[in-house]
Amino acid sequence: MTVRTRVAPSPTGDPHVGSAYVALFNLCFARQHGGQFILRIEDTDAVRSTQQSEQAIMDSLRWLGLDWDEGPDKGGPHGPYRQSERGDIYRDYAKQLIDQGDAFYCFATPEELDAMRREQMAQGQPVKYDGRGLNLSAAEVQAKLDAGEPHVVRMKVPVQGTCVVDDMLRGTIEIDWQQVDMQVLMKADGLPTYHLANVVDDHLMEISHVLRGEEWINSAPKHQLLYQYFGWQMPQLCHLPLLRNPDKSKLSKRKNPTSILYYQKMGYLPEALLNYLGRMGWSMPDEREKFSLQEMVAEFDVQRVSLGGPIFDITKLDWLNAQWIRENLSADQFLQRLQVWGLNEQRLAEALPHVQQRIDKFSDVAPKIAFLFGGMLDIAEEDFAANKLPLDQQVKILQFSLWRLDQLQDWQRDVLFAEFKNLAEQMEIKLQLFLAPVFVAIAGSTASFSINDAMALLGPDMSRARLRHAIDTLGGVSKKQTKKLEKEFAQL
RNA sequence: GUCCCCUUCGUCUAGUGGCCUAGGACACCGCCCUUUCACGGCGGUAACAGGGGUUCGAACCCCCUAGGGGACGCCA
Repeated sequence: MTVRTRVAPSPTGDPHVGSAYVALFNLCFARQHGGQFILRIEDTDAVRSTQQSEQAIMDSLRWLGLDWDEGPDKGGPHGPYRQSERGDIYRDYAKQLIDQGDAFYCFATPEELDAMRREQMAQGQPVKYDGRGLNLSAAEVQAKLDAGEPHVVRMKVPVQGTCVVDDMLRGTIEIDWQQVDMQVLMKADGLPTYHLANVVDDHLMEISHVLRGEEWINSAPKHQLLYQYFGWQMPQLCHLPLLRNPDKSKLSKRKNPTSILYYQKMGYLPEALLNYLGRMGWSMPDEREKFSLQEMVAEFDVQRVSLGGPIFDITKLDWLNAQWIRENLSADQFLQRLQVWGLNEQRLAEALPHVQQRIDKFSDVAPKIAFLFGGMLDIAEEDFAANKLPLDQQVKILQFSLWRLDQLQDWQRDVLFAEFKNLAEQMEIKLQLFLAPVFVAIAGSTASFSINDAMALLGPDMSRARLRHAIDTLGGVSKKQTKKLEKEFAQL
């Protein structure tokens, strides 16, 4: 048995807890059956997949203790795709489908398709490609190809009937072929889409089981069809429930800290975080709450996965982490783990240059840099009230800053400064006034050293979490307000 | 809008037709321990979304409704 998990690095490089969640279940399932657990990192998208973002996700999984096996092709986390010339093998497989008559060239422009979808949506029709590319004669297609017109390759889909997909947990799922789109397999840039790469890789890597997020259910018919076209055996599928925000929507960075790095920085033990993830949608047969990865593997039974989407609510994580700290660490280990976490000379050395000019005596140091080692700050509305701008404007500043920073890929002191300066100018607020609420949010007070340095030291996840915490402290932003602010933000 | 998935305390869950006047854990509240705060111990509040069937019997099986979520990209 060979089980794989695919993880997509995020464009900002934050390794997502959802990836670890799925990886954990794949690993447990594979190990429980004495099989191999393969990690496959997505790399068909150059924006998402940089060397750093791939490294970040691998490091995070290793930190959690989720180790993977080399694939049958020794492809490691990248599989056949990375080994080939970029896209080469996929081009061949796509060509095979075209020759078989199971796929075709499509020359429609994105704008053209956009208009088509809008119309379908307006008419209450299923939104999907209407097959216009199939109307071209072989000669017309050849002429366009010869002329070098940009094109994609799409798979054909049965016009009628029902596709039946098997799911290890949900039994059979029926989806009308009418609902299934003629998915693009090869993009205009010559790279394969996830769907093609996914099927080809899994086949070449001899994958027998795939546990993935529920979000993929609707794509299963396409994948199954591709396996049929190729005449390959399809792996068993299992769709896991999605981790949720407290408002029940799919766990997202905008509403929650989702980066594993954040939980690391907050000072959770990897054992505890993994334990907590293992309690999401799953339970031990004896209902024990605290267990190690080994224990989970020993008792794992995929049938014990419950299908309701669990809310990622850290209150219980806090309790679990406390249990691990109290029960599993000796005094020595406690000290050692704390140093590894961040109470060490290196972190001190990073922080001290910023306070040396601002203190009178050594006893002033700890209070000045304490915020760099803390989690969520103990701030209240009064802390913002001292600033000159009205509170609603301060909330706006914080929200806009947060949105701006969400996009940021390069978390550097100077980049941060440039972003703030730019945003302040666009909002037509003097930088000093503009930064006041940010200071309170990040450092707990306006009396602190450079906010850009502080944020660089804290890192993106903690900084974002604190901005969000500050917004909540000021009463939060309602859905209505959010819409209004989003509009305003877009116009900047 | 179209389709798919899901629905047990506030949260994570046990439960696969009788063991369920629904069990555990977190959180919350109370009491005990204690020079304080924690820890720990004991106790309490709190849930089968609603309606129809099937059955001697339904949290569990079927249907409908409602609610939630997801998918509908030349993203993954």
